[in-house]
Amino acid sequence: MPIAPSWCFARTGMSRAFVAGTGVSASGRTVCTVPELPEVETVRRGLAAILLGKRIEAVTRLWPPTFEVHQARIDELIVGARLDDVRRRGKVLLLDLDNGQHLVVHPKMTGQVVVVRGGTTVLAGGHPSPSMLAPMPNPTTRVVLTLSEDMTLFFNDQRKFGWIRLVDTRALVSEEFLSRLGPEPFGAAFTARWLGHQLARHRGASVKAVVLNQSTVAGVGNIYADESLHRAGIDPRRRAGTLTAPETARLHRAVRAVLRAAVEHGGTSFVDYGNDFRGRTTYLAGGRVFHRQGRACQSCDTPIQRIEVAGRGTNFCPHCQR
DNA sequence: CACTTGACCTGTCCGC
DNA sequence: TGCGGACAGGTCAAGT
Repeated sequence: MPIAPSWCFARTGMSRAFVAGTGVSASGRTVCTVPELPEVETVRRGLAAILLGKRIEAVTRLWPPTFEVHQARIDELIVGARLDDVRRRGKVLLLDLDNGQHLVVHPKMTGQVVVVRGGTTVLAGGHPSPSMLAPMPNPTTRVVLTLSEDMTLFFNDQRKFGWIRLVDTRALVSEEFLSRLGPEPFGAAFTARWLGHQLARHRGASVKAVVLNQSTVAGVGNIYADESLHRAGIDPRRRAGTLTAPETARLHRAVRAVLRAAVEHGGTSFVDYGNDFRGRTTYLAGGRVFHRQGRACQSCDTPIQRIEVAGRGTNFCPHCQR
């Protein structure tokens, strides 16, 4: 897919409640979510609001494998550069530098970004675990960007799955990871027809596996895949090739609606320490099936079931989803 | 080729 | 209380 400004989509008027983050779920248990598109988009907006124009004064790798770039290259290509833009593609962040270089940041499952200014945390987002509240750096901190104006960006990642890459503009489109991503869910390229093609191409796989496939649509992870399939009324175990055209259209609409609503409420997986931060992140899991195993489906009262589909924990309503 | 499974990690939770 | 094992999930390599 081409790199385009449409990565930064506009706000919408959707208001259906859906909150993703760490916190107390409907079942009363504390849960942590993984950064999917809405969480990364929320971080992107936060970073864009405070980082543009700042210069990178130093890069410290506390866990070098996360950002495997030689120090000489860092000194040559990163130190001294200015942050011109913050974009998103699927679940990854792109920090555009003024010298034609780009930092590509993939938080994977436990990555988080924390920005501190003058000793005060001004932004924290991504995987909303308590480590984002601990003093920086902490044992989960992998990479530190020292910025101008007394700001510091910390990339924390408890499980070390996340990565940061350095790519120049010319190589961005062919970058190993980015080049394999499918269309953005809110872009014009993601149509019901496109989804139908992908379902047909992987007709033997479960529909959930196809939705999770980043080449189908970029940014959908396990939680939003389950939410989308519930909204569309489709059983996640269905073979992709068995979906009818109306079902495909429903699924297409559901993916967009669920992600849009989640972005609208993305502020909850994101901590703005500047205002009424009281020592804990926000949190409520407002999904229809997410973490609701055994609880009544909000549409039909049937208990939500948890099974394994496509190698992932899968929550669905056996009555609503056929 | 199409699709599934396991590996990568580590904190948390559960049962013994 | 302590300990071992299962579990969580994004992505890719390896396996079927």
